[in-house]
Amino acid sequence: MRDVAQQAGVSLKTVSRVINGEPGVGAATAERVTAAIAALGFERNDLAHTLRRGGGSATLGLLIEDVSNPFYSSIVEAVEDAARERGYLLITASCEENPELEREMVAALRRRRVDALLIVSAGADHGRDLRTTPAVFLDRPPVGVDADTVLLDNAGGARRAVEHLLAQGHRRIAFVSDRATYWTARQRLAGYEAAMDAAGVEVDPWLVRTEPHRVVEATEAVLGLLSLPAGRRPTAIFAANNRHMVGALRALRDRPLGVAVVGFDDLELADLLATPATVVRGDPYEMGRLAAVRAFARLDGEQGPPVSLVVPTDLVVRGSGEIPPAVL
Amino acid sequence: MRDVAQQAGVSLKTVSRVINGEPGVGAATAERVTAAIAALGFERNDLAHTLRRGGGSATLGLLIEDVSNPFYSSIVEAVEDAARERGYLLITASCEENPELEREMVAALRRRRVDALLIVSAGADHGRDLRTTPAVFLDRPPVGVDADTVLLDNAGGARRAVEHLLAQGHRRIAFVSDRATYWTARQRLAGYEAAMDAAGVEVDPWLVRTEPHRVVEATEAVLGLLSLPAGRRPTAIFAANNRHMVGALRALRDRPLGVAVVGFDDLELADLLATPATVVRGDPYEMGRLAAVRAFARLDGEQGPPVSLVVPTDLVVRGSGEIPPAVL
DNA sequence: TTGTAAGCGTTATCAG
DNA sequence: CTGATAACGCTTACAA
Repeated sequence: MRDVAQQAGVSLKTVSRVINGEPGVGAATAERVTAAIAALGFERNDLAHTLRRGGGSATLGLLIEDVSNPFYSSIVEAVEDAARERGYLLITASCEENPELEREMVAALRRRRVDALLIVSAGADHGRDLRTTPAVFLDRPPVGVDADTVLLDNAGGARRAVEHLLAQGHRRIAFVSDRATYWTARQRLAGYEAAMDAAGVEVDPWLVRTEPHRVVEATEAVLGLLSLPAGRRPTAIFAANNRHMVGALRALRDRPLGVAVVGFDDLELADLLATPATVVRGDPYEMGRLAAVRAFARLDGEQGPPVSLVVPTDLVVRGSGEIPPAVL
Repeated sequence: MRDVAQQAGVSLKTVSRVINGEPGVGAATAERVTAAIAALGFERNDLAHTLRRGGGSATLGLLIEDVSNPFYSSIVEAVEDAARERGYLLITASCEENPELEREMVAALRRRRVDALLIVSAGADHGRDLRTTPAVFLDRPPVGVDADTVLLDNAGGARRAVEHLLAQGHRRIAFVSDRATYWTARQRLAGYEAAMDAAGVEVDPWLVRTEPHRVVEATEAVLGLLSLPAGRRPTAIFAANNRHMVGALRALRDRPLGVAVVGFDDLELADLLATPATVVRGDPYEMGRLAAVRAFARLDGEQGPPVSLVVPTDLVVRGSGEIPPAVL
């Protein structure tokens, strides 16, 4: 910048004014400065800019579980779009359900003075972090603090899915999900239990599988369910997220027993599958969009108490969930 | 930091030393400083750190087409993993094949002084940018400059795919891809032509569809091909990327004429599809990994001439590409 | 309309 | 081992 000033024969401040489009610069002077900037290929150092100006670095921090999961990449897409619209950049980091990594990443983002954090939390406590940086929690509520939150209607969606299976006469309905340490898994289990309860169907604890996390583990769990003796075998399965649904579909492909499945979260090519997948789904793009809207509202100075938003889910009937109970 | 110094009764520089683990601080002093840092919840301002220290902000910039495309999200995942390993953060931006947006984003990243750029370029010229920031080009070569590059074996992969169809007796093989303004589309078309040529099969220009970009457009194009009169209709289709493959599969689902399809790029649930998808695929995670390795090599001071890496492709036979030509 | 001086939060230099 | 001082590249406040 000093070079530009010298080349244009003006002071630093004048260059600064031109760069930031501030008024009070003669047309001829501005011209000379612009020319010098172009000639020298000068680009303002945003780090210095932010440091001096205080406040915003025009950057958002987004913490998710895993970019390669379409559910999260849709969230990333939404936040990116919103950020671009406001001239913000986005730092994304995947924490793979590791609270310690999550804390480290939040620290790194805060040291870089991101303006706001959007967090799909693996459960780390961010109480102290939020005192200086506004944050919006996505998909799971924060622990230990109160903050803006955008969640799915997990229990409602799960209930809807199970009701759909019950309505077709299924009684032995299995539940396959992550460990109950996951908040969403707990919520969806609650929805499953509520639906079973309301229908007066007793839950067989053998049919509740809350261990698998990865796809292969889900496949194994479902294969286990399918090899139960006829009377104890489920006639339908509710897979509580996209990984478990994929796992279940793989198991059913290898052992086609005419078992119905409904998943939670949509699948990329659900309509092209051998048995098109019936799912209950929320809209992850919408979640990301709403979270960004919240973040910007806070950055624009909104002061009120934490806001909780719940994104609805809907049932998409495609075939896999409409298989009638087999006569055992 | 001043507060910390005061609270610990030392000078700024001593605090700085403790924070950065520099030697030359008495154990007792260090203890006091550490305590003060914890008590005040102090976090170093990395912006100021970078400004003063010069050089790295420990941040990488990654420009891709679209995060929600699994091909790109795998690249993001790989770069994220590599970045984390070195303590770097990653700013990702999707440019949707818009060269102007790409230029803007590069400028924004450079102003923030990212240490290196990884670019899936829509064709913008980055000649000037690269004079100060090392860059690695992914999936497509740079225009107007020479730089480190990680590409897929596009022509080879396409050729392999078409040879696979030819080997089964197909002669009327359609080619469906993006416009030829896309470098990858051109390369894959070249591979298609080479395979046809080598087999002595003349290419029917009616069967070469290089307009569709989005999935629906690909579906329409393929439906168009399928409604050609029997003698002119293709008996096989080569879909030159994942979007076109999905489009083709949708068209074939709606009009099941026993036409073979091979795609370029793998699909998420290829094995679970009604007709499991035969594809030629490169490994996008590996591409991202290699690009990150290149970037860090440059950051570590490697000086040599630009390096070009080519990631191989392999054919995955699953069913959709093994349908014999229908007797017309 | 333009310029000067001070300072954002940190680190490098060099003296104590 | 420790600290004063200048400087990183920029902007604000206040002159001129």
